[in-house]
Amino acid sequence: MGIIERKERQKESLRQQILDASRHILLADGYAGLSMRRIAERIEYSPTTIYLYFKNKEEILYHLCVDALERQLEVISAAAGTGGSSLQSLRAGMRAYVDFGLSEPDQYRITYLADISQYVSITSIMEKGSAADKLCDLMRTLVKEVLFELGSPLDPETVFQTLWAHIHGIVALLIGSPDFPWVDREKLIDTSLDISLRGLVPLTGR
Amino acid sequence: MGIIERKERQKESLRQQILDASRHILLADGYAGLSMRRIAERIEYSPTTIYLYFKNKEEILYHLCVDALERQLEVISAAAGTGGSSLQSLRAGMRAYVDFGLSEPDQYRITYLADISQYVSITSIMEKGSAADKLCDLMRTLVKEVLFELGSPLDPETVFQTLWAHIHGIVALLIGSPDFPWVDREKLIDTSLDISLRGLVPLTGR
DNA sequence: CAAACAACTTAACAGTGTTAATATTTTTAC
DNA sequence: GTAAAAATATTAACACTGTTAAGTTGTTTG
Repeated sequence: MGIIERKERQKESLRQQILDASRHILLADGYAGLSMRRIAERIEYSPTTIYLYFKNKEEILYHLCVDALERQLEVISAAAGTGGSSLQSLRAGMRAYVDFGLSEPDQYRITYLADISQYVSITSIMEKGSAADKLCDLMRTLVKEVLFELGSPLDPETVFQTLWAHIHGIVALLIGSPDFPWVDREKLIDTSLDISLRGLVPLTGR
Repeated sequence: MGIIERKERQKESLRQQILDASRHILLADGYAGLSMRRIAERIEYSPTTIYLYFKNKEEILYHLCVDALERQLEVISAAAGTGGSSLQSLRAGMRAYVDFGLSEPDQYRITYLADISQYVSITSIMEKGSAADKLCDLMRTLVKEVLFELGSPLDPETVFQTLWAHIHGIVALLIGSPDFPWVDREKLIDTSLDISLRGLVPLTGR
């Protein structure tokens, strides 16, 4: 029965084409330029055809997010795994997070900033075994190791969420207000990581 | 010539009504519910009348931002001015920033997160003497004092922007992903401020 | 009193996401 | 092989969106 498999492949192919077209438009014209009709135009199908492959626009955005999170997981775990102390690993991971966000601002927008999170439940993005879940676990592990080595009494989960918020803040602010008179970007990111990580060292300890 | 003054007042009044209606809709139905037609409906005028008072929707959003920034400046400077050390003042100010953002999430969205910043130039919001400008200066001053007392060699502007990013990150993340399994909100905010501010203390110093 | 001006509305344009109904093609069953 | 069934794709339409052009009032001015 190779025929129905070919059909399956063709169906999957068009599905993939839709996602590719969406990604392309997002990259080329930003989130504002991403409409169902423009996607349809690009894949050379009628707009309503898309609805045979995706429930609605949000489901497309959802898959773009999942896709981006998978790439982000790769980049970050690669960065965190380049030897060195656990603190160096954590720092490298955080740095990779920021770089990834700044390299694809519109993608970062729909993943972490857009209203989508109000419709597409975050629980489906965060489901066990997903890239997002693994990403959180990776960060949690790194944080746990660092806190252990420092002999810190801080709660790892709280620290993880705090550090996440801090690097998210850097990305979100730089993306959201590109015209603000920021200090040198490199210096800002470095200082932010310095402060966040130095803040983990207990005052009594040193 | 009291007549033309009355006219002037009436015109200004309708202008204010439009802003009030917008603010009300924003608070009641969120950013997604804020449309020109809904504003018009609320003030009981035709939608196009609004364009006689504001250039476009973005100009309305701009004024909402300015308005919010003025309130934010008040709240934060009040919090920062409640005695104590400069570090306590800075912390109180940062805490007030977070609380303000969380208390009006949709307002915070359009001020710091929405795409508006791409159309309404940030330079007009940040112009000399504006609330936003004063807000930055207030934070800068607080940071400068703290760094001086700590004998820190860090650049005040860089530290200011870093701390801003950190508290922005907390607000943006909590607002953007309310369904994420956050630790206790109070604990998260406290820990974040702890880490950010502790990170200012030079390692050699203590 | 006529002309100018101001305030406001109706109608329309070009978009948006989405649904219902319809057409076309392909697969299945007799 | 042909008829019914199913899958695939399209056209037309709905209810929105921000915004503009044209037209309608009412008021002020020369």
